[in-house]
Formats: sequence, structure tokens, C-alpha cells
Amino acid sequence: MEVFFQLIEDADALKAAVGELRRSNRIGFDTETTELDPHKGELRLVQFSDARNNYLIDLRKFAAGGETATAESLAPLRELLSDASVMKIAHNAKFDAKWVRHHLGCELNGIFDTYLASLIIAAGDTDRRHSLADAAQYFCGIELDKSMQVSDWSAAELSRSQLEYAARDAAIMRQLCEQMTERLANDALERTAALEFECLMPITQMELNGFHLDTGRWREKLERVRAAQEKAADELQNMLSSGVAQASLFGRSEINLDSNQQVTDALLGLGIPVPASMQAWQLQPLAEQYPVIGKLLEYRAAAKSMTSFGENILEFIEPSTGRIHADFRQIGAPTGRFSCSNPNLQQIPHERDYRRCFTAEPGNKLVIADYSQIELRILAEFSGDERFIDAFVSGQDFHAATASQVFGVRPEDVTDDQRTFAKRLNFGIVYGIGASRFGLMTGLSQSDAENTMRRYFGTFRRLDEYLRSEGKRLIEERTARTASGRLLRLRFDENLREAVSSAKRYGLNMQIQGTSADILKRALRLLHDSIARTSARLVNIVHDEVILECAAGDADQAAKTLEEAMTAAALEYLARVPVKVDSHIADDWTKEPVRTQAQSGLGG
DNA sequence: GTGAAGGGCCAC
DNA sequence: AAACGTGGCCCTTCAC
Repeated sequence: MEVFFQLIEDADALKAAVGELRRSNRIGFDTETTELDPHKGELRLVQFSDARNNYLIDLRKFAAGGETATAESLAPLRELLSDASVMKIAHNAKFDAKWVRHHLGCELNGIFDTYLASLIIAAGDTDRRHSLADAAQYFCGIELDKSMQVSDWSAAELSRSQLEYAARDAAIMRQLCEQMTERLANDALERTAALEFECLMPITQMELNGFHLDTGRWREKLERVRAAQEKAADELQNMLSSGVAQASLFGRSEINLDSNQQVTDALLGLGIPVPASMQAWQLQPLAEQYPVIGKLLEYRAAAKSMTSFGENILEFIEPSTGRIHADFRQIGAPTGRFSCSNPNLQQIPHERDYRRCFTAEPGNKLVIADYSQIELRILAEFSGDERFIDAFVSGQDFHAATASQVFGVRPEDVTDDQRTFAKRLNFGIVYGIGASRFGLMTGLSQSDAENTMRRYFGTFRRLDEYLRSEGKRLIEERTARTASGRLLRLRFDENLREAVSSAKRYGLNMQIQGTSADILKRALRLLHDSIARTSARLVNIVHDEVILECAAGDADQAAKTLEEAMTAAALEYLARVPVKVDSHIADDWTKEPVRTQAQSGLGG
């Protein structure tokens, strides 16, 4: 296939091309780079495509004229990229937006992302793939050859086939967008798509901002854990081998403590009744009777810390910024939740010793805000249950308020046990908890657990009714939707009872969890706009929590701005239930300032 | 040697 | 009557 293109290598040609492109309301957009990380490589090519032509801008040709001249000659390009009224269609636009922001110094606005659109349209179908080649095949029936993607984009002169490849990728975008727009409309997914597209630049900026890690503090903690792990490992080896002393005449027998198979054999040798599952919550009850079980749990905790939250995290620090730039997947789960990796900043242990390592740089502060009980508020809104809503409207401790209603006592007379039962149920309801699981976590017998749940649903009648009727609808229609309209198609075998109830739990939870994600994404857009000309920078998000870093003097204002954005976003989706956002200003990612350095080890 | 699957555990 | 949802990362085990 012959692909036409125009190579742009000087300021006049660029100006003319941009003038042409501006006559289109939708243009295909792509970039080619010499590396995957914008901190490391060069932005080599920028490609645009309209109905008539494909333009390839070789940025290396613009770099020759000195910085001021380069900036001036590239001005039309920057204006085009940041102009939200010109739609730029790109696949995984976050990638291109990062390079544009970092190397050209402007935002990418007016995005239609065919990668995100593909995910939104797939509606949770995990069989579908979402690369550009997959999308081109699925939506347009076109076979794309991606072999040039990994070619040498740093070559002095790009080859004909490289240029044709680059032009073709941009050219296909408009076609793809047309097909996807129709599909989005057919499934009423336009609002979700707009929400995702508008969230792209905030996430791009957050990845570029990075989160600062105090390596000194991290290493100190690491050494304490290392010592604890070595001690626990040594003691555990001794305890396990004592039961099988005859196995080795030359000291104790070494077993792999990370192998559950070997550990189980050793425990059985000691005459310990080992549960089928070796999970901590199963082993915990045995720890009192068998010290070796307690030691195993101690070892496991230290080993987990060492491997998941040890030296490896330090390797993610980008030398040029001294910060961690994790990867955030905007649609990380079919619910619409984010996922995060390399490293996962959403699973840093809550323990103070870890969180205090994530800091504001000198002269800065962190502003930390989170939604209070956002998922339960969403459930209250969906169900329309007056008493459930009242527990939020009253503004008092939600779990105590629900306990008061469930157990029919005055709020001040709620016992700790009653509050704990209510709290566990409140959280469990969102996941579709059953009586047996509730009993296991509270220590209630099966029948007591059932009675307590009956009491709970007897109190919140509309909530019960909502969960039943909505569950029924989910199974009949096989679709779940969040407040923004995000869609999940449920696939299950209606002949299998467990498959049906599992689909019910999945769908009900998706609507709540996904609406929470909708709200966060909307908040990030509002925030992005309102902090644009301030010192505040987005540095991390954890599902219902947002963390900014800003100049110390701006912290009060940033906290106010952040609270306003988060509140306004939630109010776009919640009509009856009040929203609560808690925020505070700190030097690190902890609630209160650290007074003295903790000297104790792991404890125990 | 490499990769998938499964167990376990961190977060919300 | 009802066996709690979403991720990522590390390790071992096992098949190729």
C-alpha cells in the first residue's frame, strides 16, 4: 500500500501545514520516539493526518537553529496541540501527551483516545485486546503491520518504510474514531468517554510530576526489616528442624521458608494440624498454641516487606528528577478504577514507617485529601434508603449511627461490639458479604451472624429491596452501569447457582466501585484546571484519596482548591447524600507529624 | 531458561 | 439461603 505524506522540516512548512490541519475538526495524531521513557529519549517525529494529507514533522530538523529560534518555529505546533477545539485522535494518548508535555512544554488537549475508547466499548470483555493493531482489525477490518514500531527512530535520516509506517498510523486514526464514535453512541457511552478523555492530561501530568521518596528514611526502615527477617528466619529454621532432628546429623536441615509445601511438611512433622489454606488469617488462631506458627507469620510479614517494599522500590527513582514516576492505567479494572504499577503506589503499606518516606521536597508541603465513606454514600444514593441516608445527613459517626438504628439504642448507648458489627456489615455490604463470611470475621456463630444481618436489612428495608431488585435486574439484563454510564456486560452461566450469585455481587459492586472511580476522575479534571497556574502538582491518587505537592506558602489555598474540586465532582453524581472530604497538610504522607524516630524493630 | 498458574498479601 | 469486590507484586511450582 502506497502511503502519501509530506515531510515537514522547516518553520515555514510547519506553519503552512498547521494552517491546513486547522481546517479539519478531527485530526489523527501520533508520535515516534527514540525511547519509551520521556526522561530518557528524544521526541523524533510528530505526525498529523487530515482528510487530504499526512504530515510528518521531523523535530530533529528544528533543533538545529538554537533554543530561541526552535521555540519560535515550533509555536504553531504547540498551539495546535494545546487547542482543545481541534480534536486530536491518538492511540494511548497518555504516551504522546507525556512526550509533548516534557519536550515541547505544552499540554495535549482535545483528545480522543482510541485505546481508552476500545476499553470502554469492550465493557469488561477480557477476551478483547486493545493495541492499535487489534482495534484497527476489530473496528475497521484493517490488518496493521507494527514491525516498524521498534525500528531505530534515532537514525540521522529515517527510511522510506519508517516514514510510511508513521504516516499510516496517523492516517488510520480518523477512520477508527468514526467507527468508535458510532459504537459509543449506540451503547450510550459518550459521557464515560468524555470523562476519561478529560482525565487523561491530569494523569499524564501526575506521571511526569512523580512522587518524592526520602531514600534515607526508606533505607533505615529497610535495614530494620532486614534484621527482623534474618532473625525470624533463623529462629523459624531452628523451630521447624527440631521436629525432624534425625534428618541431619550435621546441624539443622535447611528448608525453603518461602515454600509453603516444605513448611507444611515440616509443621506436620511437628504434629501440628495445618489448615488446608496457609493464609495468615487461617494460621493466626493457631499461633497462641504453637509458637512456631507465630514465628512463621512474623517471618512472612518481614519477607513480604523485604521483597515487595524493599530495595526494588528505590530502583524506580528516576535519576534526572530524583522521584518515582509510576505507571497509572486509567481504566485499570473493568469497573473503571485506576491500577498502578512500576511501582504500585496504591499498595504502599499504611504503616507509618513506610508512608513517612514519601515526602514533600524542601520548601514544599503535601496536601492530602480523601473522600469519607464514598462507596457507602453512593450505595445510599442508589438505594434511596431514608434511614441509611439519614445516617450520613446527621453528620455523626456513620458506623455508630447505623449501629444505633440496627440495635435500636440511642447513639450514645451504642457498645463497641455493636459499632464493630455495624462497621463490618457496612463495609461488607458493598462487596455482597454473606452470613458465613460475616460470622468468620466477627467471631459470631452462623445463626448469630444470620440474625444480625437480618436485623440490619430489617432496619434498612429500602437498601435490602434495592440490592434484591437491582441484583435481579443485573441477572436478567446482564449489564451493570455506573453513574457516568460506564458499562459492564456480565457473562455467566445462568444454570450455575454460584455463577449467578457471583455475577450479582460483581455487578452490584461494579456500579458502586465504578461510580467512585467516575467521581475521582471528574475531580481530577476539575482540579487540573483550578491548579493550572499555581505551584500545586498532583503526585498520587489512591482510589478515594488525592495527594498534591505545593509550595509551603500555597498549601492552605491548595487544600481549599482540592476540597472544592473533590466535593463538586461528587455532587455531580450524588443528589441526596451529602459529601464529605477530609484534607490535611503535612510534610510527608502521614496523618500527623512524626515526633521522634521510631527505634523499635518490627516488634514481637 | 522462560512463562503461566497458583498461593499469598499489600492497598482501597 | 446466600463463601466479599477491584488491582499489582513476589514467590514457588510445573510445563514446555
